[in-house]
Amino acid sequence: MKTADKQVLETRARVFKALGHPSRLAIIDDLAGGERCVCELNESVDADISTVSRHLAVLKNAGILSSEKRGNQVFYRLECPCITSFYDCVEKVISGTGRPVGIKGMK
Amino acid sequence: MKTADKQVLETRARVFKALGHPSRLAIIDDLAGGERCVCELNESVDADISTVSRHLAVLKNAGILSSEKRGNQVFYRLECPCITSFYDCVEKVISGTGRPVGIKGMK
DNA sequence: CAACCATTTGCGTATTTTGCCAAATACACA
DNA sequence: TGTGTATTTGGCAAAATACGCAAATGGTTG
Repeated sequence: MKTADKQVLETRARVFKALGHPSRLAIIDDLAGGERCVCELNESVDADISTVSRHLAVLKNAGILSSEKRGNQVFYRLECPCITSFYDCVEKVISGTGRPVGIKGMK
Repeated sequence: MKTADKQVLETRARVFKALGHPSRLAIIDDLAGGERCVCELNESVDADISTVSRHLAVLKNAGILSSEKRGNQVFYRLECPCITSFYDCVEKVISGTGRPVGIKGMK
């Protein structure tokens, strides 16, 4: 793999950054089972619905989700289900640490 | 995939969060070619060496890198090269956005 | 020991992210 | 039009991150 240029690195980093929050991963987990409206997602996230809405906006603007308004509700879905394939490797990383809670230098 | 519990989500999120910075992705890119010492990495990152050192600490504490001191240098290497396999999917996400620079609600 | 090199750590500052509440908006339907 | 439901947005405060400089640490060598 060639050395990626600055632009590419920044763009990739934004996608990872969007994934770097537990509530947003919970949302993705939920959506792996199919599309959901905001109030359904709210049930699995334990945060104010306005907060959930902002998390959804972050994921959508990263290109990870898409949304569709139907009637009163807005339905979100996973745009790239391949995201969930990351977990195998991530679990491997995690199991290597023997330190499942906390990254030094980052709370 | 079963719904992941809070603990698991937090741990995963930390890994993604660690990946969510362009300099840290540059480091990973560099390490995909084999181990490097800090001063070598510093050449491809354009930041104070103390900053590079902190980025390395973040990645290491996420379980993504390991390090070994030899003489007065510290060599870092990729612990899970599978990380680089994320990029295919990430590129797919990015190409879907048609908006390569910037995620709303997140600078 | 003293001088030196590579790396990490302490600290202050600037910026970003997070999350809640309240207000605004969008839509359905009587 | 008026009411009710679903979702987003504005504003604000608290917490977390990022980064450079300077100082500390660990190791090598004269």
